[in-house]
Amino acid sequence: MTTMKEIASRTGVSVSTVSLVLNNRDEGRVKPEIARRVRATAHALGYKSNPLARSLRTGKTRILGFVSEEVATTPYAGGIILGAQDAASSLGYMLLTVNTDGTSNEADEIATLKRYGVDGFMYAKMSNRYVDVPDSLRDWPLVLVDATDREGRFASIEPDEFRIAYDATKRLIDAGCERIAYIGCLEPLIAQAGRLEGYRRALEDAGRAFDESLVTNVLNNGPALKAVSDLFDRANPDGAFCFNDARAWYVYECAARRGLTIGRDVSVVGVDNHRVFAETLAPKLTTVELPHYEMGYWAAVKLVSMIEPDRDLAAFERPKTTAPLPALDVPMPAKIHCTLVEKESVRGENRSLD
Amino acid sequence: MTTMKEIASRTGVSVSTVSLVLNNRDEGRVKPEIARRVRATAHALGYKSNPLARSLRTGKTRILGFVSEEVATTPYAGGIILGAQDAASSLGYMLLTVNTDGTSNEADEIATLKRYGVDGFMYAKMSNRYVDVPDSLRDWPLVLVDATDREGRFASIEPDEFRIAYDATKRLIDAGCERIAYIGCLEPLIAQAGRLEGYRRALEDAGRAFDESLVTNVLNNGPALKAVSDLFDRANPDGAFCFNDARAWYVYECAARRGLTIGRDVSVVGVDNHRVFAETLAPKLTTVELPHYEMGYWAAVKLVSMIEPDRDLAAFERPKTTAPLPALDVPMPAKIHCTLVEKESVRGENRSLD
DNA sequence: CTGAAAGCGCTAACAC
DNA sequence: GTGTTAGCGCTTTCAG
Repeated sequence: MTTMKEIASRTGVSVSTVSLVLNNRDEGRVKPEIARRVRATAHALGYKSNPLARSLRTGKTRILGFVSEEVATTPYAGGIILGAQDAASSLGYMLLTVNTDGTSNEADEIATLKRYGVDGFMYAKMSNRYVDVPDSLRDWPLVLVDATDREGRFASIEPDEFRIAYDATKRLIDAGCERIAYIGCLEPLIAQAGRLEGYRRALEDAGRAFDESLVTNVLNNGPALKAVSDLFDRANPDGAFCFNDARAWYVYECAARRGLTIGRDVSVVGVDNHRVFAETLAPKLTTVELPHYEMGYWAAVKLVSMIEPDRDLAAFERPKTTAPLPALDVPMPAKIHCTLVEKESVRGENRSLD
Repeated sequence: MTTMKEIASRTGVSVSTVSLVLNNRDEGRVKPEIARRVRATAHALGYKSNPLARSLRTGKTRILGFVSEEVATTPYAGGIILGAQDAASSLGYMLLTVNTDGTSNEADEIATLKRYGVDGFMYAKMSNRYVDVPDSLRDWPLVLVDATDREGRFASIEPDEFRIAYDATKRLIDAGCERIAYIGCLEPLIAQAGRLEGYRRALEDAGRAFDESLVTNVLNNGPALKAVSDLFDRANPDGAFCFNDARAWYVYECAARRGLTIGRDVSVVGVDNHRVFAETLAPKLTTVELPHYEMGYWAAVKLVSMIEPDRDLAAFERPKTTAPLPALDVPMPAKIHCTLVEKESVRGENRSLD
């Protein structure tokens, strides 16, 4: 590890000059020629700054704390973390991730992150929920991810459920479906309202009437299958927008029992299906991915913007798009983009991905 | 943040004494009464050491680097990371996680971890593979996780595929199955050999002959289903040990088409099924979980043992067991424990979980 | 037994 | 423009 001291002595200047140059604060303070030489030797020696030393001095670590309680239990957490890490990395930050089991050790984990000097926090849940922000986080730069602050006081990044449903439903309409079912979830998830509304509005905008008999909200297993089966009997759908893969599967099962072919007699769009489900069990299923990667990415950008208000983040206006799904033999494009909504917009306006 | 200086002045001693006491190096160096008072004020002030300052001085950060390229793409990564984090946390360490896309940025990410001063590395793959250890990691404390060093020079933590298969097959035997099929994977995975051997030996130990016609290795989709179907036609199995959930599903499908009931006519054990698969689509499936959590846990313990050879890790001999699966209505116990094998044993002997 | 002092690598006033 | 100096919080000789 080569140090500033080394560069200083080799170049014949002082450490402070080196520091100025290497932090790009030399404009009008250090003679260009000197600056050039400093940079040259720094480069020649492969100098990398020591983040620890800097942090000890500045009180800033360029580390973001990522707090979640479900990192291990859902396959989606990875997407969020990946997005957050990518953004953080581009911004010169690192991510320090902790997971809490329930709420018991949450305070401890947060305390540990503070000891390590994180500059701010991301507080993530998997699948949008109302959360109470822990007291220990209230005075810190904080962004909620895939979660909603019950008090509505903290910034959060959430999927745009309305637009997810609107787009999905519109795809089904465009594909020529006449009777599009909505297979929702009976649990009181935040996503429910937005999705149902998106479904409704897409129909409306296409001049279709909303038909109650095409809608059902179900839980799991037998009763769920029964409910979807009833819907098939009463409404004879030729398209279905499904809350998730379990619900999509009920449609597959019902179709199979009636001799209907998915992709021909019934088109199905499902949200956020497990890869294995789509690949192995559900051919012809069109998948709408929730923007996990994007949520993580934006959350990190937003958080850094809170930590460094003066920093120019123009280059980060839009996150990288999610990798496309593996090619499936689907009747409609496999990828439908989503929108992210911020409570407090990064730049004073909401923006959408396209 | 209260500092040692503060404690020193309040107690009327010097910082060095405080440091001695708070690092438990006071034995025979500091008068017990003084030590007591130091500890008392430290406690009263809620003192927490500043890891940055310590690290700057000692050159040790108590941070472990976790390098993986598939954190986001598999639902299992979380388990490994969770285990590693739990162990690290108990040992007073943190985990700094980076993910690499392919190999392009791997060197960069590793360099970044080094700059942040990690004390050692875990290099993880998802689903045991032969890997070439990057040069940049060769001179560091290193443990491979769910991966095998092609040269056999570095410690690694891997699932004990033999015992997974042995146990699973034995369960089927104990459940009364007479003709137990092995539905393997056609890809050249390290797991294949061990599992097939475990299957074979379990049969042997039960006095059964190994029957080639009960074995098939398949890829995906149509051809796979066809192969499993052929196996059903020629060998009429009443039990099946399946490499993973996709393969388990082919058995379900074949059984369904023949009017056979899973859990009565055919018992099925599958490895590492996606939760949603088991819950929604595959009732009566017995799942053998790969020990992801344990692998992460052990890897972290092993790594710390390399970093601090003198540290007493007796309390960490056995990792916590994986959380039990949610209760399923299965014909056999849902949880089958696994064994971990280390290339270089932590304490000179291999151990098994029970 | 305890304290003074040096220094890890870096930044930021403040002189010159 | 550049160097000197002080100090972030901690550990670790080395005197006393």
